[in-house]
Amino acid sequence: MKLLTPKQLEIKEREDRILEISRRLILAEGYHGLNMDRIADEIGSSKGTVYNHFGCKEEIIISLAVQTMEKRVALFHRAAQFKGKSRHRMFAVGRTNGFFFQTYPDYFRFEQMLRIDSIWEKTSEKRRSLVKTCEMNCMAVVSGIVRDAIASEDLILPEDTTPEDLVFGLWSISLGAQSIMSSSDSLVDMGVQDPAENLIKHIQKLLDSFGWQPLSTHYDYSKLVPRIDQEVLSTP
Amino acid sequence: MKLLTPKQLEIKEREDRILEISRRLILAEGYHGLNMDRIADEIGSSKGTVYNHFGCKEEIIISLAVQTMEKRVALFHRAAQFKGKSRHRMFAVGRTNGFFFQTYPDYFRFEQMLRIDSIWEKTSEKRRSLVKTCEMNCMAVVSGIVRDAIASEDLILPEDTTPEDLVFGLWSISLGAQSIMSSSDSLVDMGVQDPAENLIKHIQKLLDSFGWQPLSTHYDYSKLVPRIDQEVLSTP
DNA sequence: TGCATTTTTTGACGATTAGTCAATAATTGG
DNA sequence: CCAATTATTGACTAATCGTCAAAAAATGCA
Repeated sequence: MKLLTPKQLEIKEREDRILEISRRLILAEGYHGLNMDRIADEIGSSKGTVYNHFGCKEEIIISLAVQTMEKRVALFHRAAQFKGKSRHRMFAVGRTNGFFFQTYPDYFRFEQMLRIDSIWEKTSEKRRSLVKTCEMNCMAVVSGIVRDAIASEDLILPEDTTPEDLVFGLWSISLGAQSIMSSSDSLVDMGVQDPAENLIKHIQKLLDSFGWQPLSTHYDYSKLVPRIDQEVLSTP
Repeated sequence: MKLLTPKQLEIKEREDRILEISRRLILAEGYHGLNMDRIADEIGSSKGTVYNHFGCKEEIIISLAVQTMEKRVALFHRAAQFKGKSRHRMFAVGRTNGFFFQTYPDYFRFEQMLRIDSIWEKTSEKRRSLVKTCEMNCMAVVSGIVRDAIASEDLILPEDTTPEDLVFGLWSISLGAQSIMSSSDSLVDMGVQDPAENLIKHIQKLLDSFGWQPLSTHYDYSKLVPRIDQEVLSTP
């Protein structure tokens, strides 16, 4: 642990400030609201200084996405330590994911933006590796629960399926559902009444079909929600 | 059916040409490659003329997305008419979706871009309604198969689940998986070996868990693939 | 056909904004 | 205290979106 000179501290604090302001601008006015001149104004420095911190707009976006992802990974970590059977812990992760999406729906936008090629391509290798680290940590936490389930014989995976394969399925359905929810305003007109509740049901169905004990048909997982909210999600 | 004057025909053809050029530009250089001046150059008209066709860049993107969606809906329609049991037909839709993604991975980008708020918000209500129509047609085709399954007693849905709810789950997992596949290059490092194959397996698991007959454990759906490719996907 | 009206096209123009860079200022280390 | 390094500045370039009044073309009617 190395001490920071006043100057280094100033620079670090300014970087945080740039990110805060950028988050606010994007949340208020979307991608096009992110304006380098305006950021410079708001931090009381010149544009060149902003560019000292971030080589381009996209570097700011990827940094915001990483902040978001780190927050999520931290929450997942807590959820994975929920006391109970393996499937209860997985349910806690699912609940955490849903909570995160509903509480900070806007954060989702950063990750969404990052998936646009022309944004991704402008980011530096260094920051991309941070994204990769987050993704791998996230995968490790969740697939760890799957491994625990296998170890405790709550779950027997088919030969051709790895724990990561299963997590990929959960990741897919969650990401897809959230993506549709946040961008399609015609769901209700289509006859999908409660997509968030629906997502939970589908995840449960999927886990049931792998035979992960206790099955949702034998245990009422919804009753775990208050305890999860209390132990994992409150005062994070 | 009204005949077009030569002038009207010229305008219509030019609009198609603008879309063709825009598609090429975006596929080659992403969102930022879409350049109104360049489009004007390439169609041999002035920029003002391009703006007569499309009020802003985003109107072009949404139009390209609609073209893509219409193509997909048409293919889904053919898949839904595949001869066989209801679940075979649903499998044909899944296969079609995978084929579409793998054959035209770039098309996916238009739909992805459309989900970015700052793009969506600049589009006109008129074009948005075209998107909605596509989505609703798509939903109608696929949920129609679910209804047929129920009618033929291949499937019994739980009380609290509508056919659209089930389709929402399939839509979610497909969209999510494709989104991850097209934007995360670390899947293999994470231990997910064959995500496309994985997606198919998860969809089958999900349908199995609803008890949709014949279950994938009792019937080898992969043997349908050649016939689907022949009857649905060849020479579209 | 000729002419008035409507529609379409044009491209110069204004406005915004990303990103650069040489000069200047501040900091650091000896 | 000074030389070397590092950080800041803001004017400048370049790209490009979108506008609009004038010009050109098309239309339709007497």
